Amino acid sequence: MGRSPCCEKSHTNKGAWTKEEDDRLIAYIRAHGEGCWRSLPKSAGLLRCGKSCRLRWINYLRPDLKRGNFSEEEDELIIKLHSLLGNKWSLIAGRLPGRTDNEIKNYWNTHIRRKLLNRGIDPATHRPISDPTTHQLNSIPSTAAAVSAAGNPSHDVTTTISFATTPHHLIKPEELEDFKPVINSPDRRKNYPTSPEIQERCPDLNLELRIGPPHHQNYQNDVVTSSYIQQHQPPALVTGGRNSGGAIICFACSLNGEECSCSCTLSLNGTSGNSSGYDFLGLKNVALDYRSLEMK
DNA sequence: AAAGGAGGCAACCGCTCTGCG
DNA sequence: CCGCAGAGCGGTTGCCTCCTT
Repeated sequence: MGRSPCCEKSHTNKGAWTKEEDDRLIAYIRAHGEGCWRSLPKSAGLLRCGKSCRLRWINYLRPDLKRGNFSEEEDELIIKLHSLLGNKWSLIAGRLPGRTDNEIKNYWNTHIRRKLLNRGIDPATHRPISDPTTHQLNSIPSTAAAVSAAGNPSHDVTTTISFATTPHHLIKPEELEDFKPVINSPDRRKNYPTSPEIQERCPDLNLELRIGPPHHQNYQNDVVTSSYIQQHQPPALVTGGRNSGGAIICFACSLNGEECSCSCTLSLNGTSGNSSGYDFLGLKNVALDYRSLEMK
């Protein structure tokens, strides 16, 4: 028995949504809530595919959406998050209240790419275009590139991702914890911060993240996958540059250029060696899935 | 004023992931 | 363990609008 199509294509509308369709969808979701997208069109009296309804609601009709132009702060935050996460638009969107993954994806492709190119930065790698390593790692975002380099001891590459120019009120250490439930959450969009007002704190904080290669590993694979790591004990991901012995990846945070003193360790099976340590990307209590970092 | 081109964005498509029976 | 259904994600498409000639 084959898988049934998500909708009867011959009886569904396509293309732009009409005002009436929007009203029907809004009214139905207000009355019954989100979910059951497959059966929603029939129940709501819409001649649309369930997926289409979901997309329309998420990207356009949701009441908490922030319409309008992106601010300069949002631009910079998107650039920084993209340098960390690559084309994980849903994760990036999770850090920008009121913005959708589709909106950010479009904005990236139409505005930010050009902006970075004008700055002489390769939007795919976040490296200067003149940098020869840019071409070697072309199409691999920096995080994946660092992970890739980490698997090859012949590459002594350290990527520094600086948050110094990021408006401090837009990304804070405690906010980074929110990355945790976003990953593998049944409904990732529920992790939008509920309050759009983000207070400015720690104005002097110059938070930089350095992703460096392993010091004592000899992996042959270019890309270290979680399954690979799990087969090669110890599966430890160590944070803190001075405590990177046996590390696969070293995340060294530095404050105002000073070497970080944190000694937190994070293992890939979800246990934390030092729970008081800084929880990078909220991964303290969750396995890091490198598949989510690999770029296509 | 009209035609063609370029850019922006909403929507679609296909694939993957997850939960459940 | 396997297969199906539902949901979500990222890439791509196509239409609309604006700009240039």
